[in-house]
Amino acid sequence: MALTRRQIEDAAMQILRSYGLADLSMRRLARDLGVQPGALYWHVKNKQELLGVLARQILAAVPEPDADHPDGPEGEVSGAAADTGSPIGGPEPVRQLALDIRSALLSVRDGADVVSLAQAMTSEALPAISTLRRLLERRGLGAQPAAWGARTLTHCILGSVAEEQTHADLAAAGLLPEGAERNNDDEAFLFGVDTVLAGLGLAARA
Amino acid sequence: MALTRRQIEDAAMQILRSYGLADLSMRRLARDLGVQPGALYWHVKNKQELLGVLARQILAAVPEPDADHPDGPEGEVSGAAADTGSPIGGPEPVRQLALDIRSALLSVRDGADVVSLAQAMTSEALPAISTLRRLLERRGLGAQPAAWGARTLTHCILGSVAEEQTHADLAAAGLLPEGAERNNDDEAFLFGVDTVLAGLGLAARA
DNA sequence: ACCTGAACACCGTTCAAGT
DNA sequence: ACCTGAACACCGTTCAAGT
Repeated sequence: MALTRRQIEDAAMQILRSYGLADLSMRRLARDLGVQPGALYWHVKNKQELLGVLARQILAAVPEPDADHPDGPEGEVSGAAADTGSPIGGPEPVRQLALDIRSALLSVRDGADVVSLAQAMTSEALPAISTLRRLLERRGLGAQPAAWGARTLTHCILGSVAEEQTHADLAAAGLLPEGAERNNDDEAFLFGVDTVLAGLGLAARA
Repeated sequence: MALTRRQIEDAAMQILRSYGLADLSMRRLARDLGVQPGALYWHVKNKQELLGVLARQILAAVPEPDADHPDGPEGEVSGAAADTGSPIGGPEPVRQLALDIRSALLSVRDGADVVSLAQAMTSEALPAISTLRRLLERRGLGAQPAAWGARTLTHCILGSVAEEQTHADLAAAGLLPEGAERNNDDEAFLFGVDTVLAGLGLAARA
């Protein structure tokens, strides 16, 4: 009943979720679909393209940020904002988006590595990344600082989550040198994001 | 005349420099050394360990920061520092270290990827990373902020350089969609580093 | 002690040939 | 149009057996 491109993508995502990136091979994928490896190449250009699609699907779970928000700070930042938000206008939307991207990445095994690989190979930014950039512009940054700021944030997010997930993989494989005290991943992530935001002038910390 | 561990490491580094990470396989390495693949495993535990050694060698080119430097800012930061340094005490040492790490990474093909891989697999920080942490502490940060700050900086550095080198690889392979305007990698890198430094309260930008 | 030979269990990709 | 069969050119790692 004819192999579908959709089936291939779904099976690939299934392998990723259940066994991780290391187990996602074209041959394994073909086996799971009950088909010869070569058959995949009628529906898909190559493995790289497939990984690109998976990366996009992972990030598709990121909600669009609320369109309406007060403009960025003019001249002076509005003082010391609390952990969750400033008194006026709700939580910093860039911070919220960063958290949403992290959640999306964490929801799939090795999600950060998949997105990193895909982003390295495509040269044009993934949707969620350009959303980050647009949001920074809307918060008052110029075109160049917004673009560079988005990339800096992306590096922090992907680096942080990749680290987190790799250690999770090692823990799952039973390879961890005793005291695996990794309870404060959330705080470490927020520290990084808030540091960059503060550096960009979008306070979240003084 | 007996294969040496040293010879293996040197040959591996040679392949890395000349052909990049994708061409660095145990079999290719054995072939270059005129030996059977299995022979390598008498001298080296596995490929992972070898990559760890290469990562350390790459970062060994990073100079130790000058030990003597005024303490971190107390209370208020010393105002808007220029591009290269503040009036008193020379350039920000953390910024200098970040630049030195970048140079070391750039001096070897796919250097950032090698270090990222090694760091992901070892769980204990590489020397240059803990230097970053110590330097942040000496500049007045507490233990936790220094540790998290070092990781944030590391993510930015590795992410930025990996991006840079990957695009260089693609350019070398002749796969680039026309307008390959990548002249401002230096500025983009400095923007990221300075943003994080500013966020940590070690101004380099207002 | 140090290495060969040979195997085990894999890869991604291509492509004539079949239906 | 869609897939099989079979190949090409690879991987990392292990291990008996040789010297």
